[in-house]
Amino acid sequence: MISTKGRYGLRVMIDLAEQDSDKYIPLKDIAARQDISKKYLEIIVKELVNGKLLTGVSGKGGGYKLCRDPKDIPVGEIIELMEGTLSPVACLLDANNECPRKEKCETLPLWTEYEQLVRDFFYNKSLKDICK
Amino acid sequence: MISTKGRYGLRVMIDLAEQDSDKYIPLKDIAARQDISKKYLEIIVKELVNGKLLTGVSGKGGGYKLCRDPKDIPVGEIIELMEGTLSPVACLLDANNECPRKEKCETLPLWTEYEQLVRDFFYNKSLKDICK
DNA sequence: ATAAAAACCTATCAATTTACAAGGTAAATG
DNA sequence: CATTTACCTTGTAAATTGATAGGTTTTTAT
Repeated sequence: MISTKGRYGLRVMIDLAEQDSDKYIPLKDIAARQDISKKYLEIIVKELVNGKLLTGVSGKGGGYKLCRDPKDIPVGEIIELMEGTLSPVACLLDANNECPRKEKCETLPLWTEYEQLVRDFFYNKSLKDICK
Repeated sequence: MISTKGRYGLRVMIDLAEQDSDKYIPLKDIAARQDISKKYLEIIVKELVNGKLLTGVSGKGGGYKLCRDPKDIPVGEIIELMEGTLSPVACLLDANNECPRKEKCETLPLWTEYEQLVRDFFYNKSLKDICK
């Protein structure tokens, strides 16, 4: 299951993609439009900023805006950033998670193929593609 | 991420598919081969029994065996049973989870398409396909 | 200048899920 | 009838999820 972080994060990105791309949009407005707690969105937006998808400016007239054009932002990048990974199992994450059963594991090929499927699906869609 | 329940459940099914299909296989043996705590497997196996994928008989000479031929068991059925659902978001689950944003939601089509992708992937593979 | 508006920061928390462990009861067989 | 097995109930420590509370800093508009 995709967590609220992933779902809300995506909705924030869509919301911003549909606003005037020059302006900085206050989080209050996004929260109101999307009907999500502003406080909770602060956490989410922070991660989007860390992930170089958004920039924010403080002070009156401030807010957030996209770092790139929606057509250059793969949906997969958003989901992966918010969910932490797109990998279905820890064994696929990196070399740290060396599994001793790796060589003989009969499920590993399935997870590998599955990860590729998911990755292709989300990375072959841009933010612009899912906006109307 | 697929939980251990899903991963272990699948491994139990594969293990059984590779044993003599006439015999009942004691859980102790499966646990030893798969190197998973027998106690934890009890929980998992119970759900596989409830889901009509396995049958168990008590007593000496007892154990578990598959209800169907591996070629007639879609991997998706195993994963979905163990994980509770293959749906990526609650909104897609059933009519109970009526989301008020449903009509205007811009992410719903993405989740719908994603669910179908995942469902096709796992249901078009049988247990036999992933055994060697 | 200063007040307002906004991002940004730190901490806390209840509920749920995850991944088990302990210990017992019931059933079937050899 | 003893052994072996499934099956059942309960507990539980740790992590994750989905937030809330309250304050600080930054910037701009008046």
